[in-house]
Amino acid sequence: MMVTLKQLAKELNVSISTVSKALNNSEEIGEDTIKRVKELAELYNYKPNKVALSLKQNKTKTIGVIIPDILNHFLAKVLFGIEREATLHGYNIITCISNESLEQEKEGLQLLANGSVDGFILCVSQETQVKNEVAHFKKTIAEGLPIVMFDRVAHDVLCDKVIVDDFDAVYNATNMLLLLEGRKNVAFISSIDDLSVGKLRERGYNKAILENSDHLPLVLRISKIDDSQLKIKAFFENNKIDGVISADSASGVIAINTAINIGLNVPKDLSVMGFASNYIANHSIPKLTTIRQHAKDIGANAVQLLIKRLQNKNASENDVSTRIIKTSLIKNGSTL
Amino acid sequence: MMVTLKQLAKELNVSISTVSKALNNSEEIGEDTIKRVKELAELYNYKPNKVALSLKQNKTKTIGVIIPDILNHFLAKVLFGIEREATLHGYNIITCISNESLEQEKEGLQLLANGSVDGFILCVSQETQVKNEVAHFKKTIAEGLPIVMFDRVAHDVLCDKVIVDDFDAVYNATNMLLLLEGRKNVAFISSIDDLSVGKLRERGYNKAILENSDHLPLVLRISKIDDSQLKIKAFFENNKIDGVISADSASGVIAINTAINIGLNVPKDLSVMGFASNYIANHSIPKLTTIRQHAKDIGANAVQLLIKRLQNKNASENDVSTRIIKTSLIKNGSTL
DNA sequence: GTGAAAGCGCTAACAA
DNA sequence: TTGTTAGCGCTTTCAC
Repeated sequence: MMVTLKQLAKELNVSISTVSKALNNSEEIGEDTIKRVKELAELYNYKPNKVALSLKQNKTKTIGVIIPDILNHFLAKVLFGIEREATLHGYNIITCISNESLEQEKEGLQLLANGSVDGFILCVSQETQVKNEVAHFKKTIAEGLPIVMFDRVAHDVLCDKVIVDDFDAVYNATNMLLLLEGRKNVAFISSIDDLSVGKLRERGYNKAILENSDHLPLVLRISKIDDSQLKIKAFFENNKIDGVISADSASGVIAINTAINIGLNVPKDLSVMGFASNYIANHSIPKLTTIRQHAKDIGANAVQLLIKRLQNKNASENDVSTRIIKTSLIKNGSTL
Repeated sequence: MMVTLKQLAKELNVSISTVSKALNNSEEIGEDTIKRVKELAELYNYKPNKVALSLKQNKTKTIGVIIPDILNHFLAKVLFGIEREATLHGYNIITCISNESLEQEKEGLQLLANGSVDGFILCVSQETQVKNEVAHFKKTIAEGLPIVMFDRVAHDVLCDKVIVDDFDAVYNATNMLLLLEGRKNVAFISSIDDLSVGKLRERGYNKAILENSDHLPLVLRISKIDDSQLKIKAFFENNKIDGVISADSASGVIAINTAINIGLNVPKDLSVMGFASNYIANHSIPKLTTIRQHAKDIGANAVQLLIKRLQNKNASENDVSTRIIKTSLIKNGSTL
């Protein structure tokens, strides 16, 4: 179905190597031969077989991407950034979804560490973070396949990383509500308290509260099985709250909608700000004041780090770098 | 870095083919040899090189997936379904994002039609649908790479398809508001009127309105650059509306939030129902009554169709099938 | 300027 | 039971 060098060679009555060289504009080959070869190749829509190339050159120009959850808007956006940057550099991506499961994460690595890819970009799954397992990562790296981790990372693994300034972002956001807006009771809502990033965000909140407020941290944790609307409603009714920082992308808009539903005025009675995309931030009136993570940049940076390492095969495995992508605050109507 | 048969053979003082056969449990090989080989392979963590296998067997067990927009929650969910079903069958997926662009869609096909994949699953990009281009699809199929289209499909291309009962779903939904709830002024809101599915949905709405209402169709079209909150607000203020059908996944919740914002009671004054995921439906109070598309099933079905065709190499290219995945209605608080 | 041959890692038909 | 060989499609060194 696909034309091969062999077929072109036969039809042109030249050798395979001549065709190969001609197509690669080799100095060795005569001008008219080059022309003849190229014309026929064009006619038959010849494309060098990627698999044969990979085998020959011992590299696939393919990146394995392991994502815990593609329905997570942030992760999807990072994936988008990865795909775009990879394409830009002539790389393809093979995607595995770990479903937040350690087992599936291992399988994904295992499955692709057979010559299918040149390296990995991944975000550590929830279960992996909870169990703090890192052996499979180290093994993969030892096999010669570099890994770049983003967002949720395993600190015990020596590899390139791209992370967000989670702690600082929430510390600053909380202080903004406390100091600039003069809020007295700022709460923290999170459905990701078991993730490394969730913990960092909560710590940033705690620090600000301890420093600049006279109440204790006030934290609502929501689990996957909870109805978050109900939980948040009860939380609001049982606590007098005038400010909310949300750690995940759904809780912010749900908090606003819930507040309005029970008759509060946002942002007059209650300020809300939190991590989200602009897409999600649009799902409430007023729109959510948003901590933006620049997901696409995170993806692009991960690709850059990986490709750099792939090209520097002699670079030491111990010389790793961590890039921190700064968040920015998008002021919308849900804060003063 | 990766152990090869050659290295194992050398270390064991047997031939390469003996090792290969032993690892594949060939009858020809002696039991103890098999055991020795397997032990060493285990020790060295031998994995057959995927690229070499692909070259040899002339198939990659890889599916090319071309998606217009991975930030679209529906498409992301289909991708999730594709990935899961593909993994189940021992297939990997290589993903390209077309960004709703004809050019990028072509490039994606082009890029992977070089032996990288055994076939394609794709959703036609917006630009492609607007310009009604199909040559690149036909060319790919002619090259021997089967295509399965889902959701937005090109009717002029002979290939397997997985679609949704868009027309019927909206026809029924509209009738539900008109006949069961007795609504008098049911509007249709869409930000996807240029897509095949958007058109079908609008036609379903129109039919129901013409049959069972005494007003003309009342349609609000929103473009990507519009602020949908403002547009919907103006629409509500300029028309007396007591029912809304939304064609895309964002407009429904935004319509509810907007209605509440201008003092309407949902669902008493206004019923809203529309296409969305349960994730998005949660972003309003009351929650959006939802037309669910079973995105994961769509993905899974696409994979099944493709694999079936790949295994039936002798099957006629002209014998294609179309699977229709029925939507279901999830009743939530935004309707009576 | 062109071609023959080796080799990437693997399988399988055939030989021994 | 084990080994030899050819070949998948390509690049590249070395001969001619």
